This record gives sequence, structure tokens and C-alpha cells, in this order.
Amino acid sequence: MHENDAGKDTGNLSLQFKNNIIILRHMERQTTIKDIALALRLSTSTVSRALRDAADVSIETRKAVKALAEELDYQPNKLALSLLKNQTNTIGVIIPNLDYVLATMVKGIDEVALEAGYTVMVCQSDESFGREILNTKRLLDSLVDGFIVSVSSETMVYEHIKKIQTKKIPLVLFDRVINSINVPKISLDNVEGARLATQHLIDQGYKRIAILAGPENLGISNDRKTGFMQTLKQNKIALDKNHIIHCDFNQDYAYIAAKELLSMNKRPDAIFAISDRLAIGAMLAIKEAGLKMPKDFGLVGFNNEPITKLLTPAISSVEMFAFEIGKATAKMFLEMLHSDENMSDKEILIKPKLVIRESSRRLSE
Amino acid sequence: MHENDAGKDTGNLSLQFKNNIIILRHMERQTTIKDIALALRLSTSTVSRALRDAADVSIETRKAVKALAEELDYQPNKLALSLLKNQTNTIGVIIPNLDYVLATMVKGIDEVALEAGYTVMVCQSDESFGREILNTKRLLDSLVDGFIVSVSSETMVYEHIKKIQTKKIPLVLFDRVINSINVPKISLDNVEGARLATQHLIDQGYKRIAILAGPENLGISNDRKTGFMQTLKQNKIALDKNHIIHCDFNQDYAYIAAKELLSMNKRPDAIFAISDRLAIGAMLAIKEAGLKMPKDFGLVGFNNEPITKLLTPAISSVEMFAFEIGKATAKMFLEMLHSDENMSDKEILIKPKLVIRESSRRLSE
DNA sequence: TTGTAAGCGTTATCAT
DNA sequence: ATGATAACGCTTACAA
Repeated sequence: MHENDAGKDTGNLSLQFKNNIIILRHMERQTTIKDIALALRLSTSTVSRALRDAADVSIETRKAVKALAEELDYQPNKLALSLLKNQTNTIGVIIPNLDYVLATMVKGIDEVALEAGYTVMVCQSDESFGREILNTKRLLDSLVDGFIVSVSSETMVYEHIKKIQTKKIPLVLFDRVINSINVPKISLDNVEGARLATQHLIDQGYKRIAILAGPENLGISNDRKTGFMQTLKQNKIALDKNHIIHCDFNQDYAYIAAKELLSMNKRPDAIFAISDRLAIGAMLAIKEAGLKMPKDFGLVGFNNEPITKLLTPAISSVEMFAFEIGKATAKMFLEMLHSDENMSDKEILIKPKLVIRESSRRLSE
Repeated sequence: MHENDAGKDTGNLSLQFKNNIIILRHMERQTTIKDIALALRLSTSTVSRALRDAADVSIETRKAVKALAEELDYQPNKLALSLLKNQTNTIGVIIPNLDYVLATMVKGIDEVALEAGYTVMVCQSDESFGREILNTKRLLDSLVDGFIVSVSSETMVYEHIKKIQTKKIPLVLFDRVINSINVPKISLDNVEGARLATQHLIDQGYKRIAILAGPENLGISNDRKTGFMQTLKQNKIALDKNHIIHCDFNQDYAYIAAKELLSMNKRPDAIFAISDRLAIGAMLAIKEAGLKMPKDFGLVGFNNEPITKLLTPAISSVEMFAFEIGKATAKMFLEMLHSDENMSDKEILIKPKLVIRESSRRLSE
């Protein structure tokens, strides 16, 4: 070793002074404020201040600190900061799946959150109640500043959601909201969406309209069913109870359900499916039965997934502006986080739009 | 107030002793070990030990501690633990988008991670190099135990990825891997997938096969192109350079590109599109040109998205087993995390499978 | 069996 | 302008 070397081990760095030039060798650990302080013979508080451009630090000190920080690629430890400030700058997003609609919503949430300096933790429950609870529990242990939640289709008991509320942790519900819980909510006006679809089918002259609804306990499913039933009533059309079918959000089940509908005595001449997946399942059954859309049979879906316009026939569907809902949700969440006003009664309903395509357009108008 | 009440404020709890019964009132903060220690007149270390069933704690103490912890709904602060152990039990997943394939892979990653007690932070770059870098930076500040990364299509410089490596933070690349970086990689055998598709088109008698490739700098795109060219060569088919078209992963661009192909003098009679989105764009152009598939024109896509089998004609596609790739990736990652063996040369190639559908099956065989 | 004290990395308060 | 100290919540030697 060179005789000029004055080896000195200061934590993370092995400093060697040589003709007034400091030679640094990085070691395993991440560089910390302590390392810089030690190397520069300053206190950690001074280093901390210098790094954050506090007023009362001499220019030379600041320069020296910043230079060394740069050189050592110092990055503040977010964990330490979070522990200290009791704030993680992270949002926990709990969703049932990552299908088109929710993935799009997550994109919206992500965009707004990123902009505001927040990181998003996406946890998907895969429509499982148990996994939803597990995810909630894990994130609850001080990992997130708040929650943005859309519940699974299995979820019928809301203790885990209420717990978030009890702990006074900011919570916003979106898409699949829970009416009985008093927090801000953002969702599509599902009743209205169903109304648009149903009225459209009536206007096109379909007489016996059936609905392919989702799981019975799910709010969005019931809202869409409500919109459907209200519209029939308004048009003085009697409702055939057999024409209401509930099934999981799954193309195969929808196919079976639609086959059942088509085999009835008084079989329907149109189906309103409350999701495009269900509509596709129905479409397969309708085609298989040799019925032509829109002449013999009408079909309208929900979500307006890109696939709907590519199918033959292209399927009419209710656009739900998933990306916008995502953005609105994140904005609402951030507002809740930063205002001390009680926002628990805020509720945003996004207006849907019906996109009419071949599967249901049989009048030229 | 009752005369028996002996109000005593111990941090998070307001204890009131009344006939030897302790009445607790929860306050704003989360319960901590300190609160329990204070209430039980123990030291924090004893409480800590009791909670973790350490050997040397008296049974009564343990019982009392656990009872109170239960009552106060004590949850250990993960942040504190992470800071202490320098380990977050969180995996950072950086992906370019949340389309079908990656969403499915994330599902696979998620499933394995959850099982192993890890939480996943999904950050999507939206195919933006800038956002990819930002996401990486944010997660790097001690937030995750390691990274699982698939790069954006814009990414041509890998400093941010190399930085992860330099910091000795576990890193696994998947799907869109980078050959020049020496870490474990899991991806589809894209060359082989392209070979299957191309050979199939040749076998079906198509003579002038074009390829709709992706962005030029993207590895998966080049691998698929390589497989394509190799197969032509093996079959002694001359390659028309004009029949290689690069475009972004976007249906509209593919449509335009395909129109261009179809308007050439020596126009192709089949297209191998390296993603289903591209295939769909091509399909629209092919239909528009009045060409019938598979008779006049052959089309094969890649990814085997569910939509491919629903279209008319149903599109042949290369199945890439996204869910399995996701699971394999997470497993590899966990293995890397827990073994000290150097795994940087591990590379898993998943074997693809060609699913033949109407768009390219014109021989009955 | 229990308590004390140091430490994880940072900042804030109070001295100097 | 800088430093010492306590604190965030937890664990772990070490001491009693």
C-alpha cells in the first residue's frame, strides 16, 4: 500500500486520503447520511440540512455534502422517512381482477398518483374473498397511506373494509362500491347505463328482452338489473321472471345461461348482458341456435371493450369510461388525503354512453 | 365521572381502572408495543418477546400481553420491521403496460408471491422510458427487496436496470428481456414461436409470407423476426425485404402497414403478425381488400389472446403461456432471493405452442 | 424472567 | 452555522 494512504473505515465507506484526495470505495450497504457525516466530519443533522437546502448551512458545507452525496449516489431511505413521518406516499389499490376494465381504471389511478408523487400498490384478489381480506390486512400494517378499493364478487361481508374506516385510514371505493359504507365513492351510473341499453332494445322493436345479470350480491349487477326493470316498467312491458338470469362473470356460464334462455317456450328475442364477457358467451349461443343478429335477435353488452367492435356481428355496448373513473377516483382519494373536511358523503356517478353496433341496430332511422 | 375512576393516560390508550377492571379507550394512533408495555407495566422487550412466543417469558406475562394485544388490535408496524431488518417483503414489478399478456403474467407472479408472503408493487411505465426510470428510482429507495422487470418498447439504454444490479439488489427479467444484462431471465422461446407460425404458413401452401414485426429495438420483436427468417431460409424461400414491416404494437398502425403490404406489386399471400393486436389490424385490412381467409390469404398472430378464437375468421396464434411465465418468474426471483448461489446465468425459455384456427388452415390434412 | 440500551436512517428541537 | 439528542416502532445483545 502506498505510504501516503491513511486507511480509515467509516461505516459504509473505506476512505483513503492521498495527497488531499479522498478515495472512496463503496461497500455493500446503501450510502446513508451517517456515512457522509462521518466522511466529512460533520454531524448527521448538518448533512441532513445541507441536503435539503435548509437556510442555515454554510455554502461550503452544502457544496461538500452535495458533492459527496452525488459521488456516493446517496438516496434517502424512504423507509426511515415513512417511519418518522408516519406516511408512506403509497396508495393501496385492492381490485378483484386485472381484466380490461379494471386494468384501464388502474391505469387512470396510476397516472394521477404518479403525478402527485404517490406510488401505487396493486393487489388483486382474483375475485376471492379470502385473498381480498389477506391483501387488506397486509397493506394495513402501515404500508399505505390509504386505500382505493373495488370489492370481489364473493364479498358479502365488509368487516375488513370497515376496519380500514375504523382506523381512520383514508378510503375511497370505486367501480364496485358498497352503499352501506359511508366513504367517498366513484362509479358508473349503472342504473342509467342499463336504462340506455334496455330502452334502445325496446326502440328497436324487440319485444321479449332478457337480462344476463351477474352475481346476485354484487351492487353493479343489481343496479343494472334495476335500470333494466325500471325501463321495462316505464314502457309498460311486463317482466317475465324467467328472463332474468344471474351468472358469474364468465363467458362459459353465459353461454350456458343463454342456451337455457333460448330453449324456453316463450323465448326472448333480445338479451341485455351486463358485461361484454357475458354478451360474448350469449353471442356464441345465439349464433349456434341459427339466429341472426340483429334481425332475429338483439344483443347489447356492457363495458365497451375493444373486442366488441371487432366481433361479427359487432356488439352494441355501454361505454363506461374506465380510464376516467380511474383518474377521478385517484383525484378524489388525494383530495380526501389532503383536506380535513369530511368527504364521506361525496359520491361521483359517471354518465355512461351507449355505443350502438350491428348486434342490435335493425331500424335504419 | 365515577369516583372510582383513576384516569391515566398511557400513550395511545386512556386507561381507567375501575374495580380492578381496566377500561380501555382507543385513540387515534395505531397500537404499538409501547402502549402494551406501558399498560401492563412491562418493558417493550418483554412484550416483544411475549408476542413472538420467545422461550423465556412467563406464561402469565405472555397471556396478558397477548390478550391485550388482541383487544387493542395490535398489528406490528411493518415499516419499523423493514427498517430494522433491511427487508420489506415486497417485490417491485416494472412492466410496460397492463394488456392481456402482461396482466396475465402479473397474475402468475402475484399468486406465487402472495403464497410466499410477499406483496407485489406493480408499476407500469405505459411504454414510456421516462416513466420506467421514474418507477425504478422510486422503488429503489429501500422500498422493495428486489425487482422483476419487463422493459418498455422505448427502452434502448439500460443504465437504470444496471443500477439495480450494481446495488446488488436481486433482479429478474421476464418476457421482454435484455440479453446484454447478466441476470436470470424467463421468457418465451420467441424464435421457436415464430418458427412454428412460419412453418405452418409454408406448410399450408402460402408462398409469399410477410411479417408484421414490432419496434426495431425490441428483443422479442427481433427474436420473432429471426425465427421467421430462419424458417424461410430452411425452406429455401427467398426473403423479400419489402415484406418485413416494423410498427408499434398498435392495431391502427398494423392496419396501415397491412394495407401497404396489400398494395404492393408482388403482394404477400400471408402475414405473420408478432402480436394478436397487430394481427387484428392486419385482419381488418385483409377483409377490406376483399380477400378471403384462409383461401386467398393466411394470417397468424402471437399471444393467443382469448379474442383470437372469437373473431371471424378465428385467428391462428402462438400460445405463450403467460400465466406460467409469470409463475416461473416469481419462483426464480424467490430462489434468487433466498439462495446465495450466483444465478445470473440462469435462463428459462418457455416452449410455445401454435394454435391453428380458420385464418390459416386451408389444407384439410 | 425481565429490563436496559443500542441500533435501523431520518428529521426536528433545542443547545451551543 | 453546527452539534447533540430524542423520536418514529421494533428487535436483540447484554445485564440484572
